[in-house]
Amino acid sequence: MNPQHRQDRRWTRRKEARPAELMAAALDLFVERGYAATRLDDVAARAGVSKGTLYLYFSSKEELFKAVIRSGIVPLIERGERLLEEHQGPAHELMRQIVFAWWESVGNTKLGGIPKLMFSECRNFPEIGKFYYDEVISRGHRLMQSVLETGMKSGEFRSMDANYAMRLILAPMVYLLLWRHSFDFCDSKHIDADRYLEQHLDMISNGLAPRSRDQNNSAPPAKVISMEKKGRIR
Amino acid sequence: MNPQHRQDRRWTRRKEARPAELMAAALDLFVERGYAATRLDDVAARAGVSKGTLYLYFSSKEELFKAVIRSGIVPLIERGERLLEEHQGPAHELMRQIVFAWWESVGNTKLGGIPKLMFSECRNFPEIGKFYYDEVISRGHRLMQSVLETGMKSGEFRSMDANYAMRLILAPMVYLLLWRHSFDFCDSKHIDADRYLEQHLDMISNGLAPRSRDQNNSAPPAKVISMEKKGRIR
DNA sequence: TATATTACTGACCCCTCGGTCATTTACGCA
DNA sequence: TGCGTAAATGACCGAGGGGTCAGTAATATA
Repeated sequence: MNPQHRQDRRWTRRKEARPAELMAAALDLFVERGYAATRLDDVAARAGVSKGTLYLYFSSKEELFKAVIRSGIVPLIERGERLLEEHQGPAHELMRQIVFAWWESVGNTKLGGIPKLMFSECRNFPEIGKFYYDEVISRGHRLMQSVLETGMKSGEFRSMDANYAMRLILAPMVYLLLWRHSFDFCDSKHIDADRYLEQHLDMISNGLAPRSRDQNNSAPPAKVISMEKKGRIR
Repeated sequence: MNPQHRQDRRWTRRKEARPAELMAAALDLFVERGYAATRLDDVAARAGVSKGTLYLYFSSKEELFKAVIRSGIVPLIERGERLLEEHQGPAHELMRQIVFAWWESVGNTKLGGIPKLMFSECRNFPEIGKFYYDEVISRGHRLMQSVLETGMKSGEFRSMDANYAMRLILAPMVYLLLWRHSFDFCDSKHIDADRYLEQHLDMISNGLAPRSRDQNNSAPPAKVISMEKKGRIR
């Protein structure tokens, strides 16, 4: 029972602590190496146990992975959903809030490796892909789409296809994550995430603003449609 | 020599045709399954030869992959670079041209699987990642950044950090590709690529348009923030 | 038709890794 | 202190796959 005693033991029983420790180790390695390339021996070793022990708590690699997602990501989505429910005030504020909260809690932590992992592996492990889509992506999409629809209803944003707009807003965010976990190591100029996100919010604020009475942006209409070939837009 | 004769043979010598056939088979399977999950036995079988033959023409899996990239993607980048050199006229036209040319030649063909593959595997195969970054990505980035800088110099676009703007413009494009090759199969509402790209061009046209009088100006992009508390958007 | 050349084959090597299970050992309890 | 339970181990299995090479058969040449 005393520490000295503990050290003599080859191992100790820690039934309660094991699952969390195994999931933490698994998160690290999944993020670092991807799903397929992660060795369960390594996960177990990092958690300070043997592979056999891992199988006492998780019935397969896939179940271990799902547990990691459930405990790591799903709560964050729920937080976002609560944010939407409780929010009062302009939609752009909520959007800004969500963007940066997402960056702080996902993008800039090791959880940021999960989306990249999912994009990478979901075709080879469709079960897992479906799971992640249902538990995380579809809810994230719904969330952002609701924000947009709120803003459109209030006239704060111009009306447009919310599904496409939602994707165009999320794309650069997720892309930043994917970049960071893939090619960033090749890239001499590292991206400053805050600046990138600010510039993104800036650009979409123009992209979302109502057209005719476009207060502060006094670019002449001719310029606004300048990238169009045939005036689809107005 | 006659067809009947051919059929009796267990195999025929086709030294010239093999490499191209192997690369074509490899492209199919790499795109379908990813780099690590592609079996060289399968590549060989699809090309109608044995694995031993594959190794007559390519010294390793990695060399085979590089050959696929070199023959499939690099020429397209070169075409883009030529487009830039030869272009006369407004930058937004060139941008539009590049976006849709890219979609037709990469996004909407099986080559579209390559970027997704590279994002997925570049951390586990850094050699390949570096190769792709040097041969394709950095050149693509340079290309788009040049378009932006041209437009800024002429006053057609407002001045902003071209490096960040370039990434924000490419992000939704590449993201579309990644989506198509990953979660699209889970998604009930399939995205219409043309519509998506049109909406993207529309949004960035507003995002890039000059503000009141800042053609050449001063304000660092990060400072001009529209979605802040103060709400430029009304 | 006979021979030399070489494109091509496919069995084999060797290592890796998800998953199993008989055995060992920590520890609560009497 | 000793015993029963169950937490933890680690050797093992078998499938899979990159890469090799001795042998085979198609074809060029004479």
